[in-house]
Amino acid sequence: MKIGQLSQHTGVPTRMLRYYEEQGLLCAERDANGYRRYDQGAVHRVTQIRGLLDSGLTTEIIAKLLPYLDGPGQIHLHPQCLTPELAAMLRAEAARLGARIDCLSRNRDALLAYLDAVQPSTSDVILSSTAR
Amino acid sequence: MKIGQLSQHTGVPTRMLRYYEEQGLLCAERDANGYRRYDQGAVHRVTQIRGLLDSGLTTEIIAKLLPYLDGPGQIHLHPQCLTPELAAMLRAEAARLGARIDCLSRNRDALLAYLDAVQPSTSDVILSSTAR
DNA sequence: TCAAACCCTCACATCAATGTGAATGCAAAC
DNA sequence: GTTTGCATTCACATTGATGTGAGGGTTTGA
Repeated sequence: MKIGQLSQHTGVPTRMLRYYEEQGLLCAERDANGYRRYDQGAVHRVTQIRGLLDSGLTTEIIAKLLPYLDGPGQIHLHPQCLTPELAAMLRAEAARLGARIDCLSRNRDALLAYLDAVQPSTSDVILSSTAR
Repeated sequence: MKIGQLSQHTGVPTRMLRYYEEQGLLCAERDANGYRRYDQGAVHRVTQIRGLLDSGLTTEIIAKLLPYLDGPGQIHLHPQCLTPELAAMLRAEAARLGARIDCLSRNRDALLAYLDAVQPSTSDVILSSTAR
């Protein structure tokens, strides 16, 4: 897969794919002419990168986390590479993610509660109007 | 409360407090000399703003959501002001929050699963070694 | 009264993510 | 073989969230 196709499959501009590579988030083979060549997993990886960027993480943090987030199943574990410092950093990062999740959850729930208060969801309306 | 005290209570630089005001996230009375004067609720509001910013929302979105997130209990409801378009926008925003939450949750779980795989948590270790 | 500490506005600097364009090269189709 | 489209790199611009400093007024306390 060339960069244009990867861009089409993911909806991410080629400019950004090159940028992610420059930031160490994405790697590509090169064939003789210098064109980047991506394998199938790149699509998943790009969508994962986008999800994390949209969630407010920086490319720097994503680069540090990505090796440990590789898809379900194929966990990339080389315990001997996991220094205590690295483990601590990963735990701290997980805690930061947890804090974000909590903050967003609280606010989403508040938003939904408000909407439901002023404009009860359709099913409720039907129920309360037909049940009387 | 003047801006310096609010800054101390929240840990947010005065520069940022003024910026949030400029972006419509935070409002303040002015007293005769032109100094900003904040009430007690400002502390909560600022920490809420910071949480949302740290979660990757822009000031623009936060400004739109804030009126509907005002603390527990005191829900600021004026249903007659809630046009269908506004309601739809709020629902869309809630959905976006949900997507972020899911993405972050997935990745936090993956991270914790990895950590637990290579370095089981202390309690588990104790359990498995004392229970046999 | 004088200094220190606070406040104001204004403006320029920075950093990360992204847009955009120039100059150039390869490839497939006519 | 020339055109058309996609690829390359390089470089400058922009946007949003911040940092930082200049220049000037206010409050407070010795």
